[in-house]
Amino acid sequence: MTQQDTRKERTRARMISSAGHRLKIDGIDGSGVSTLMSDAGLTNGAFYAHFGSKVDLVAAAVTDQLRIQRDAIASLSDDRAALEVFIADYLSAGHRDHPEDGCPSAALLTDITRSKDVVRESYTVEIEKMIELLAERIHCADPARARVNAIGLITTLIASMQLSRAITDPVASDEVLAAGRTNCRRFLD
Amino acid sequence: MTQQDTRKERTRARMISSAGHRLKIDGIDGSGVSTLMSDAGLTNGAFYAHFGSKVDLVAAAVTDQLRIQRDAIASLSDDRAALEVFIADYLSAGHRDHPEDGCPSAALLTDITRSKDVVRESYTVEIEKMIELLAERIHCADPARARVNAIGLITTLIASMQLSRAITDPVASDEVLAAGRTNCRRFLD
DNA sequence: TGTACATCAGTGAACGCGCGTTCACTGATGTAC
DNA sequence: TGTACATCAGTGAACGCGCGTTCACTGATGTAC
Repeated sequence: MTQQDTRKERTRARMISSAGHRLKIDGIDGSGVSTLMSDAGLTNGAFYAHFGSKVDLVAAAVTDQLRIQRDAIASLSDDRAALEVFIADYLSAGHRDHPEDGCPSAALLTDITRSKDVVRESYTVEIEKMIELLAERIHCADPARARVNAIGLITTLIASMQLSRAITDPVASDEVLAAGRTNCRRFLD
Repeated sequence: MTQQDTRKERTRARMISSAGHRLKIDGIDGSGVSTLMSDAGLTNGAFYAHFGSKVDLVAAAVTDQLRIQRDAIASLSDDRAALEVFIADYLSAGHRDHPEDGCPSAALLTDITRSKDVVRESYTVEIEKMIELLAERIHCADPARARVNAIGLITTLIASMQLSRAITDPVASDEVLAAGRTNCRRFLD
């Protein structure tokens, strides 16, 4: 409405965005309120003018991150080649080495499971939309099969990335990414 | 060697085993040393007689958990039907609802990624053996394809379980498990 | 065998530290007349 | 227009708490003679 509201809204949006990056690097428990605030160019005391608790910011950041990811997929051209490029980009060394700019599910899925319901519910709503979107993009005669394939694609992407990040052997990590690219393509038809 | 050593070794083994369960429930950051010790029937002060730091116990527990899981798979009969039963058991509501008795990768993979190298290296060694074992069990003419399939099976199992645990809608959670069972079977040949 | 001493696993209180959260305050911006 | 006051976003110090870790101590068990 007024100028003050706009300023506060912009600050809030900045907190959500920078929290999305920090959470994907250090995890939920590993990201302190002071760090989240200094990432946004603020001091810790300002936090509770924007959110009731840390968990509320986490829930907002989870929703924001999944929306950004979904918008990126929605803007792809609607053909199989675009999905193959998406898979190759997702299961790339660049994505593996830069979780801060990457998939929130790959970085945070087990953290979300252990979080309070407000976080899990935010995730549930957004990932359901992601499944629907990918099921549309995977052109199958049978829509039930498209949904199963969409879930297969999402899960194989996520755990291939997680596994490639966890293991310390760089050759084995690359092998996991390469295998993931092959395996994900099986869910495109 | 002597009776004292046996006692201490048994205590240490008990710490590793109960830590495995606790870590899979509360995560690495979420499991305090005092809780890990009281789970083992001890008080916090005894911890450092057994391990140099918390991270050393975590590394030992990760190794122990993955060995137990691998031994269970190694004891299955060597045919496709046994693998299909394994997949159905893994992607079951019982496993979803009892992480403490379940797969360490599904519960801890992103925690391990953010841990110190000693934990990541323990995981790397053991998961590599798991990939080898499953590649043997998936009978393919082409051994390279068997490895790709083994990685596909492992990753699809892990993320299907993680996703089914994260989402709050029980119908959608069951759908993810059912889709995962279908999707995993694609990696058996 | 009995006694004295050494070794051991485990206890429980304490340490400094960083966490999430609270709050009195500041200084800039908006509003009233 | 200028002035006085109200509202606002943000500051920074402080709170209690649980964390990983340390350590002086206890009581049970093993060893020597």
